[in-house]
Amino acid sequence: MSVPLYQAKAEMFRVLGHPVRIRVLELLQAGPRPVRDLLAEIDVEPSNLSQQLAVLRRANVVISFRDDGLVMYALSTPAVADLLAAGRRILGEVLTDRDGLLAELRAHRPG
Amino acid sequence: MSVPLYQAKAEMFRVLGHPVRIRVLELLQAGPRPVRDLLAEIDVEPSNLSQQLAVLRRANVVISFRDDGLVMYALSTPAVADLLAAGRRILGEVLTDRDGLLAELRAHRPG
DNA sequence: TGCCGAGTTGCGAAAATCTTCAACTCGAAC
DNA sequence: GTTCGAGTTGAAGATTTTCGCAACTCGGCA
Repeated sequence: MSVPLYQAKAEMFRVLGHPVRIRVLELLQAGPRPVRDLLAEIDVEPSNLSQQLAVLRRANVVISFRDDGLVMYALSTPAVADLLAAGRRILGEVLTDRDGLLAELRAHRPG
Repeated sequence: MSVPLYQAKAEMFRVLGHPVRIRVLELLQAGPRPVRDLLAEIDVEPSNLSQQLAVLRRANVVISFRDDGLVMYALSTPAVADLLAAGRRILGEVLTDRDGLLAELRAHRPG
């Protein structure tokens, strides 16, 4: 691999780091959906949604195919849903803890 | 919450979307570390590292404290390690699959 | 062939992010 | 109090991302 692993990983996360892209992925967790549906639920201009979808496609996070005249999108792998779940969990912990960890860590030092 | 949930989630991922920040977090998975160590392993200027650490701090992804004259950093919660692990797994799947999913999805449609 | 709806792409301006340099703060030792 | 090492912060320039508009492509149908 010509790209360092940590850089590829950073890129993966960066791709998820956008509100519209997150919403798309969350909607796709329930299964494949046509662009039309995404557009109806996300409140963004068609061209903008298309650009965000392109970002997700280039990163191989989603795939697209045509079905019955509509362009459909789907998660490229269920692991994407796992990542979203992990993000959701962290968000919960991070928003509640905020302190108490610091004191605990201080206490643990071998001094 | 004044900030929509999907936006907070996007922000969480965006924070991880930087090579230096990813490397920091991976190093911190093994336990708290002084800035000095991070600096030795990451090949970035001190001020730059400090800025990236500040980003992680503001997002409550890491915490910092002083120990024996050195500033230490640590993951704010073990869940951060889970998120990194999920990212690692996706990266593997995404880099290998790339196709085969499309055909499968086509076959599943109810037509 | 020509048209229409569904999506996509190119482009330019605005906004956010990244990186470096210099200046600054803080704690420890003298 | 002064000095030194460790780390942080502020600011400016360069790079990247974002977003809306307009133009374009593609498939289906008259």
